[in-house]
Amino acid sequence: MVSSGEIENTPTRILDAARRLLEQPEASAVRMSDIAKAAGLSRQAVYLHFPTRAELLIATTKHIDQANGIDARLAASRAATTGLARLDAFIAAWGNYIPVIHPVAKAIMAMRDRDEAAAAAWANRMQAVHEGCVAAVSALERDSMLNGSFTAAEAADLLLTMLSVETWETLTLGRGWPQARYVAATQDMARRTLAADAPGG
Amino acid sequence: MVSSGEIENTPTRILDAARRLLEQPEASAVRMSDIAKAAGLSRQAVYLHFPTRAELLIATTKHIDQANGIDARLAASRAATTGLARLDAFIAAWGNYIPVIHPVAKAIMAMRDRDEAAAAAWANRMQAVHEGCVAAVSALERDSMLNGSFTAAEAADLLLTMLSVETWETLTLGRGWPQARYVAATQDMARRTLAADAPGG
DNA sequence: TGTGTCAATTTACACGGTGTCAAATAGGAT
DNA sequence: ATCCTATTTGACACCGTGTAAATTGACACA
Repeated sequence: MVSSGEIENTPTRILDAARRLLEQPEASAVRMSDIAKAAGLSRQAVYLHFPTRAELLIATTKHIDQANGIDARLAASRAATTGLARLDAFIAAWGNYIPVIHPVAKAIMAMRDRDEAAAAAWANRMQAVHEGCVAAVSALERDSMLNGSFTAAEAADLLLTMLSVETWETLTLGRGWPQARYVAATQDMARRTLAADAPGG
Repeated sequence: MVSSGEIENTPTRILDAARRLLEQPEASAVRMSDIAKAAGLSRQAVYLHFPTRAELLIATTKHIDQANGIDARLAASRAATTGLARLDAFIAAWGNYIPVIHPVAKAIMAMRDRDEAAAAAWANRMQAVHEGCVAAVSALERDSMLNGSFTAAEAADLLLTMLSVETWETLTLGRGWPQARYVAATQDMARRTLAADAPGG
């Protein structure tokens, strides 16, 4: 199909260029022409591979997911034996992945209002995180460690907000928290909020 | 300057039209021409009073603030005697105000990436909320009720994320929580996370 | 030596939304 | 009458997305 000595095929080159550009500040303002230039292509050639900006961004997240094996990371967090350990592991797994996808996430979130596809893609992604939250809370519940103030569904929802990209943004980028502190504090907050008795850290 | 029997001057009429339109779903997609039409003016007449869309939206938030006396509401929350009562009052005051400004807030947040003025205006607004968080945490600290896992600064930052518009959006619009439940749960979570010992509610 | 195919290129344009500008108009106030 | 101000109409520049058509270059197959 292609010549033997190639480094990367064009779609991959485009995705890498997009990822690289989005890592910079002002990420969400990246235009199709910027990506094309960075990939060494004409703007129209990019449209040849990705019909819309939304689809290109979505493909970029999947590209990053794959490169980082996020599915495996999240799956591993399910292996923890106790509910509390599992809560910590899930928070660490997702919390440490946020900085990786954040640039693209921000660009997609910025499109949500105008673009139906972008909104759906992001909702779908958050749905996956929510399922992780539900699973973590279930593990707590199985250990009879769930705080009685909240239903399991409420607990999962609260955990979801603690793990939202916006919360991460506020604490790390906005208020200058180191990533490690963000993770530790979120684990602490989640235990205190969701678990029946709440050992600190 | 103007005739005596007037109902509203034009800028106010524009702001009211903007507020009304933004209350609808798809708020952030409201165009200048939509606002003009709703105010009974030409699009250009709107630009006569508000030079850019960003400034119009910012003026709209101030308009809403004034109509709802948010400053007074937040000030009142400072009157509580104990730190815990003050925390609850602050959360209730701001938490119950979020649904009121949410439509405009969403539109401004959607502009942040492209518009410097919008970003600055929103940052400024969040700065005010953060100051409220700091004040609430200080009151806790004065009562020696602050949880030792977090510094006062960290506690204020965490409270800020609990009170973020995005968190409110996720819980109420996203996960279907009633407003009252959102406020109560946030109070509960804040007490558990920030206070030394944590009575439920 | 062609011929077909495929990726990519250039050039051009439609569309939608913001913001600018100039000339015309309407209604008081003096 | 005239002046002033607000507003209107209509046109236009700019920017970014997405579409379309004609062209080039390379490689494969016969």
